[in-house]
Amino acid sequence: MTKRISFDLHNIDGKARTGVISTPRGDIRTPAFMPVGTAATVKAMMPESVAATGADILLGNTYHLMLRPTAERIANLGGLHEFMNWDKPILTDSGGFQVMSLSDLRKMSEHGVTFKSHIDGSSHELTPERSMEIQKLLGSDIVMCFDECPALPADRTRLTESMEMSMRWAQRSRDAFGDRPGHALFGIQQGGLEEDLRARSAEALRAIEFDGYAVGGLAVGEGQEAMFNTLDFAPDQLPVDKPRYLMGVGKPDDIVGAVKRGIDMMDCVLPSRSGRTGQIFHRRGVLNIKNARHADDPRPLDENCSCPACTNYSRAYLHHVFRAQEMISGMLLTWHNLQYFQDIMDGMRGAIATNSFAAWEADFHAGRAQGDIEPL
RNA sequence: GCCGCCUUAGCUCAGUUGGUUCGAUCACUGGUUUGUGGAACCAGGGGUCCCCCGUUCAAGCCGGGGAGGCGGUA
Repeated sequence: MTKRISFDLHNIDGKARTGVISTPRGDIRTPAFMPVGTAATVKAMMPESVAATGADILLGNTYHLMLRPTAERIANLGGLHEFMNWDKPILTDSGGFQVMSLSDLRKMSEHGVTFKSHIDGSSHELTPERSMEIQKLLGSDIVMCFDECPALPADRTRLTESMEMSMRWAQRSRDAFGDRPGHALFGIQQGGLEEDLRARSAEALRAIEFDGYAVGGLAVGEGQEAMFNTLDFAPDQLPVDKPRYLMGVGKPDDIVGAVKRGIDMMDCVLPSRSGRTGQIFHRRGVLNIKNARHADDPRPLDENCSCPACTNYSRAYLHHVFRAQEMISGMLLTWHNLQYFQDIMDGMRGAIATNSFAAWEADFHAGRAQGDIEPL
């Protein structure tokens, strides 16, 4: 019998938590950052390179994979892990986010959402039941409920109705998912920035019972202060003994602030997308490799970073290959950003384990407070 | 030598019947990116319209002369 996915909390420092999610495909050390591999690839990265950065788990995407190459084709080819050559855990988004981001191509109802494909205009339907089916076909280890993620700002009536429908969809997702040892189903809390709506959402999810709980509907336009204000209460409304996953976050300081407030898992496109577009995250802040000041700079991006971009190449070279639009640019810069994000996670896990998160956080902010990246 | 075409931003080129401040691509200088519709997007700087003379209320545009380039031809 396949063992069930479990979460062992090792230590709590303030509100920050560290532990391990055990799955048949390997352990996920928390707090965990999940690189995003939307279309069965973390763009510009080989899977073994993603693993080398320290990532224990990837995020894959129901909406994109159902359109191309289709979930059925991936299932026939042995599932997403086999297909993309990644044997560690995969969490799949349910398509809920695309309910928001593709808003001009969709029609919504209580039953579900009808989309027009952004690829060829063909019509497709996503419902809680279909989303569960697709994520099962993909072989996802951690399946997300199908929800609606409203863009902020949104008025209270809209947030309430949306949250209540997402909770009905959560029950339908739970029912459709069934009992699948070795695979987990996470519920998604909604309710915008409203404490009482978040509480009602959490209550509904706890009644259904999930293997983990996500804080959804944040990082969608509200800004960091509003997000942190919400994270001051939202994670506390969720069960202590299950993983808490903040969806779609974020920048390095967003991630640190979220962990501080009791979040265990996060994902974000930022390190990979920014890597492709020349924005580099770094212990001293952010730098844009396309800026002219790097053209003659023989130094590495960060002499303390272990990634190939930092150990083997100069800023001048990275500047050159970015401007020349050479493919190695996206590869090296993505690798660096993912390495930096994973280094942050590793630092936080170590600090929480030794009850020194506050000191670690002070160092993190002190490094960034040095402002300009130069001179090292 | 003669004939034709061309000369407008750093490059390659648009520019209507003569009528506000001559535009675009790339390049350049910056910025943005949060459960990827994204190797994307946004903004900015940059002009002796080859030169001179003329016509006109008004010339990148029309006329004359000159310079430079490309092609053809003897």
